[in-house]
Amino acid sequence: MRRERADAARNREAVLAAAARLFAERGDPERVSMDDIAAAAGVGKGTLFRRFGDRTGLIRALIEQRTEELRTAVAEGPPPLGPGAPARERVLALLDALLTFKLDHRPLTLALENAGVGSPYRNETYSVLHTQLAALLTEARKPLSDDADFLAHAMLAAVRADLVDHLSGNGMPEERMRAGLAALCDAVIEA
Amino acid sequence: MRRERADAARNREAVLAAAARLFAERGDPERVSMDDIAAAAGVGKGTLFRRFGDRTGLIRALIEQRTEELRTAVAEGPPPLGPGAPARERVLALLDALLTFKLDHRPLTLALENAGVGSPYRNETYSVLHTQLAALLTEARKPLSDDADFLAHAMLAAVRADLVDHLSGNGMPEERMRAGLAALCDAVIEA
DNA sequence: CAATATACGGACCGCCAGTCCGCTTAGCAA
DNA sequence: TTGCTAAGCGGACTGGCGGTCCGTATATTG
Repeated sequence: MRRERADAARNREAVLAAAARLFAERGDPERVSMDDIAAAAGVGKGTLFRRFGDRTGLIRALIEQRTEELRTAVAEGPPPLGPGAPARERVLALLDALLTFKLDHRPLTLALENAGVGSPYRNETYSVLHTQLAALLTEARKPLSDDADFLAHAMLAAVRADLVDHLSGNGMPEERMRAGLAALCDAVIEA
Repeated sequence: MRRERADAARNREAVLAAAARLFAERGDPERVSMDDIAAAAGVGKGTLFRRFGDRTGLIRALIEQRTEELRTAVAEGPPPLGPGAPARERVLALLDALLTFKLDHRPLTLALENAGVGSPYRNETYSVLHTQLAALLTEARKPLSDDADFLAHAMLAAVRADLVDHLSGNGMPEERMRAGLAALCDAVIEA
């Protein structure tokens, strides 16, 4: 397996950057076509599809790229998000970070989770986060931890991009969401 | 406003039935085109669009139709789902009924929640259920009930069709989901 | 039975994801 | 530097989709 050619690498970055920009600019991911992305990246359509396979592949690549920072912050960053803090604090920190991320990049995360990518659950980032969260829950609430797996899914579902978007759009202020999320964490960990 | 013409009513039912059947038959909602539905219903494409406006409208109509039974069971059926039982039992009953519904009609509910309908939150059924659930939560946990609104959203998110589908597909048995859901209810209501 | 508002249906349109293939070029070896 | 070739490039092209349009048919009413 040869090294990636320089022009290929350049184009790859250009495409990802253009896609992120377009998704962010127009609110609705459905209004961003592959042609748009190719044009904005200054690249031919063939190139784009050669790199990413299809629309889903491109969006998945975007997910990985955009969440890498978050993922490493959780895995090896400073507390309370990273290792070191007590589990229950890390749980809240993790969910809060996710909420912040989705609030800060609403249109983009909407695209990443929904844009006809089939299941939003079929990507590496989700399963990594879920595994971490489930482990933290098990640590934080020693008894009853058979349910940690499901509960972790449920808690992640509480910060899904479309839900956050819906709440935002209907006027729920950010602090209400944070408070609700904190209440959820407390509740789940107390039990 | 005149009464609906007989042929129109007949076609309306035929289209809804055909759509439900097709969504259920093929697993993936994206593999059901409007032409398919029109053909299966024995109806012209124009008729279909005249009735429902667009794809989203058709799917919304399907949602309302298919969840009516559930909605009335909650609003005026026998306990524990309907009025009469203590709030905490009704909360669990409601979520459990939703889970059952989505397990029993996986492909259809997947289509209803996801099939490019924009937000799954923009439909009457969701907001009715959310309102009910939030009220029940407020009743069941008198203090801290500022968060009832958000918590109700979170709990409904825990039984979203694509999550249930993902868990099912990855081998989580039904009882594990029910147990997890029960744990979630307990946790939220205890707090 | 006549009049007409309403509904019907399928040809048609523009758009989009994805393919194909002849052309270009980066990278390497001599 | 030069020549070779695997890799990459791009945009015309295709099939199929959601949605529209409008001439035709029919349910309903008086």
